[in-house]
Amino acid sequence: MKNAKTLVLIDGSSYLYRAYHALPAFSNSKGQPTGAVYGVANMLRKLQQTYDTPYFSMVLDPKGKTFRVDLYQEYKAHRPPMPEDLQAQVEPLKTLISAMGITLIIKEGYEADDVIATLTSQAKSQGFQVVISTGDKDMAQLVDDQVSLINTMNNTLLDSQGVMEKFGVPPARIVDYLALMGDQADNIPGIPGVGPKTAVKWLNHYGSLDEVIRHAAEINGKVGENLRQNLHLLPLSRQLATTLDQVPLGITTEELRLKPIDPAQLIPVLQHLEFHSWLEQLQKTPDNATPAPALDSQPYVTVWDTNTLANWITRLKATPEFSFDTETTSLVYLEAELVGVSFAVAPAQAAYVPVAHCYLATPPQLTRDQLLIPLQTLFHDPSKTLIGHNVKYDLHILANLGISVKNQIHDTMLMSYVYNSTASRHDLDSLALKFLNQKGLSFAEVAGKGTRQITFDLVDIDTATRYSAQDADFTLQLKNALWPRLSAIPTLTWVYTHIELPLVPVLLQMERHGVLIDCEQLNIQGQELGQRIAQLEQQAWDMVGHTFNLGSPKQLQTILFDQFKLPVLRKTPTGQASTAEDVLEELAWDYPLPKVILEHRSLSKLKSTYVDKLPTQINLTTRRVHTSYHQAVASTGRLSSTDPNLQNIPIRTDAGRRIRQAFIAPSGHQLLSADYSQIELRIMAHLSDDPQLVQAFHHGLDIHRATAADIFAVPENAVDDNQRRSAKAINFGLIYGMSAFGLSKQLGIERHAAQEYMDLYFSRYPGVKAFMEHTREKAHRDEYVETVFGRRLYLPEINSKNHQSRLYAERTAINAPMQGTAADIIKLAMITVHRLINTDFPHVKMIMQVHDELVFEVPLAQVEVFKPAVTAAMVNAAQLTVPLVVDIGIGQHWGEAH
DNA sequence: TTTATCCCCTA
DNA sequence: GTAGGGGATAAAT
Repeated sequence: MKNAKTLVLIDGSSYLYRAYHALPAFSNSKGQPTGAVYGVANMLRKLQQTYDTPYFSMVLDPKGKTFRVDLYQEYKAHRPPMPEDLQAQVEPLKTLISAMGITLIIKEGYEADDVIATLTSQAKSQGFQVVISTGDKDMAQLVDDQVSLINTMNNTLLDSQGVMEKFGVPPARIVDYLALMGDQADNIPGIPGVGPKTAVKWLNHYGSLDEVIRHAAEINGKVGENLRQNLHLLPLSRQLATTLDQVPLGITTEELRLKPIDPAQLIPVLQHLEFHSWLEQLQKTPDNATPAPALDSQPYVTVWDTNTLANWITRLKATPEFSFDTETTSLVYLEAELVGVSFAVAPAQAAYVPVAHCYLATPPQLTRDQLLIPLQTLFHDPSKTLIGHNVKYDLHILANLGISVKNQIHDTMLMSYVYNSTASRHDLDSLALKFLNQKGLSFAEVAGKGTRQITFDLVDIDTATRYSAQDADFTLQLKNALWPRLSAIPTLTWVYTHIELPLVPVLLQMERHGVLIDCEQLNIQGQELGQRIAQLEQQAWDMVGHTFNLGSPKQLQTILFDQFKLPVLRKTPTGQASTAEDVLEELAWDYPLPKVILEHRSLSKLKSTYVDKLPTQINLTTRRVHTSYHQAVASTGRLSSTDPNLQNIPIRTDAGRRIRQAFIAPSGHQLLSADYSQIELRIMAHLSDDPQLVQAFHHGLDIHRATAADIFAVPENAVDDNQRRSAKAINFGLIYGMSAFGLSKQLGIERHAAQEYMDLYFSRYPGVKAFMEHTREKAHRDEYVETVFGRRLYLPEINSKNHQSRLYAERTAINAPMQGTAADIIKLAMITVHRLINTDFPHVKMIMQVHDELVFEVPLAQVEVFKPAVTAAMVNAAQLTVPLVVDIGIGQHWGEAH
């Protein structure tokens, strides 16, 4: 096919919308929008570079209605009109296109799809290869040996096989497939309940839409019923989905040839649009074009042999501190294979040692053992300092290889985090740019991203050296840049050296040990939930009269508020009618459907997020789940947990709490849970030094009850449930920097009533009131607040002119010292308990942290001894003006231990 | 495929 | 009203 001529056809409307949404709203100095034109023009130029063919044409939809509306009045009936600032760009675009020499085709009464289909069919008969650039899946029906699609979004080519892979049916069945599913955007009716999965299943089973229709009687279930009820719609749907290739155009393929660009025509257009860089390019002659930049010289060393390695090890041993980085095949620390390591001994003095790169004709490298055996003595030297960036990860990798690191540790990620936790990111590239003013090679540049990302062992060694040695170099330089900044603020230095750094090995050990999960238990729960969910779904469908996706807030909106005309109680931030839990709770008083939806939703959530997901995250070697605790994410100083998140395992509802039964102790052990009681309120008492509040904690009172007694001026034993509930809401609200408005919503009372409660509270606890005021003042003055231990949280928005952002910053200012101090305390406790375990209870394992709770695996024989020991360690983690109290629970599983 | 939206799980 | 992670769906790439 080497000599075949190629025709490129562009679905202009698809380009226009994509450019419009993808780019910011540029405009020229006259205020006319130009962003979409700019985007389309760029995409066109790129495509022209890719396809060096003179046959190149763009098709746009006409302005008026098309013949499909004659077939079906409702066609595209709900399509919003084109936005004004896009509409305004259509004419300029047309002018630009023709100035670029590209034939533009618009045919009244026919959609661009039909014009493209017609031109395609014509060109095919003349032996052309046709490439259609579009984002519209409908065009897949045109694909064959001569025709392929380019996806406007990712420039991937879709041929027959690609269509088969992407949709599950061949191009010839695309129309059938579309007809069965319908199309919400175009308002084409389909079979309710039939999505891509069902459509593919039927088409592959029966062969074609006609056969599906013929066998409609055989299909069981609700969906079969839907099919039979809507059979009459299918011919129309199919017709609407089919592109017409007989549009009377009167254009020959030859007429689609590009015309030579006439600068006299193009330049004024570009000037009007103010596309300066393009103008410059146009005016530049080829011989004064900028020369390609010289290749960067390789400043870093690749270590290929034992001699060079020995030299570097000598240099490492001669320096008191060095930076270190590992390159591996995965971010999942237990599955990652070491590919290479890098180190730096001084700025720009860095080397990379490849050990497991594996691609076509890889040069011979040192083996892992050749690298690691000499390195081991270095890692075991406690007088040396190892500097890493997110060093916990590298310690995992070394631990996987049986190496435990005994060096002093520094971590530039944690330095940056303690230095300013609200800085947007703490990744190496961002920090290098910010503190070193150096732009490095990013991982995406080296290994690609998305599905095309390759593992590091496939990266070529020269590139890997540039990337990895540079990371080590940056890490060392960053430590030099950050340490003096941190040292200038003693409290931050203390938080870094006494909390964050010593926590690293604690988290490392917790993550490596993992948590035992009872898969059988979850399987049983999954089956039960599945049955109940199916029941509820059927129940909802029966109530509504047709099938729909209960998990789709959008479909739910239509049913509740359009079909059933239920009152809209609240809107989402984007102006949609909300179907959130509290709204449905309210509606459930008067209508039956919301209750069914609520139960369905909560059970589906449990099933998909926990019951079904957790078993898939069990490591096959250790047979446990291994979370990742992130130390540099939460602005307040808390940890966060991912993959899986063990900090949001359900507890509130009975069905949810059952999931905790699957978190089990190994045989011969118990789970022991130790949690701080009311720690944030205790911290509030400490910070405010309010005598009444402090006394309440000293007397060991039920704090919500005590608050209720104070506010409502009744004896403690006369406080009713409602009063206690209100007091609890106020106590929590205080921690969150609440407003009367927020409290009123929480309690479902009038705003002025909520204000009265708050006034009453503050009159009983004047110290708390003063504390809140002082905190606000301090925040406005210093633009940061701090924890008891001096961890800072900067609040750049606290003096913002924007009312919203300022109020938000004020609430954060109130909350952060309490939440952050609690985080500091439990981190300190973890460090002490870790030491306690390592010295006195070597068989006890700390396995989870959930903000105010620590969970341990304890051998049966040690439970009673460990209990007071851990309690003491936690209670004594900080000395506040009020006592810290720790509650202990013990059981075979986490549910029982709570 | 990626991103945004909505909803919901925890302390 | 604070701090997080994450799933399902739908829309934009």
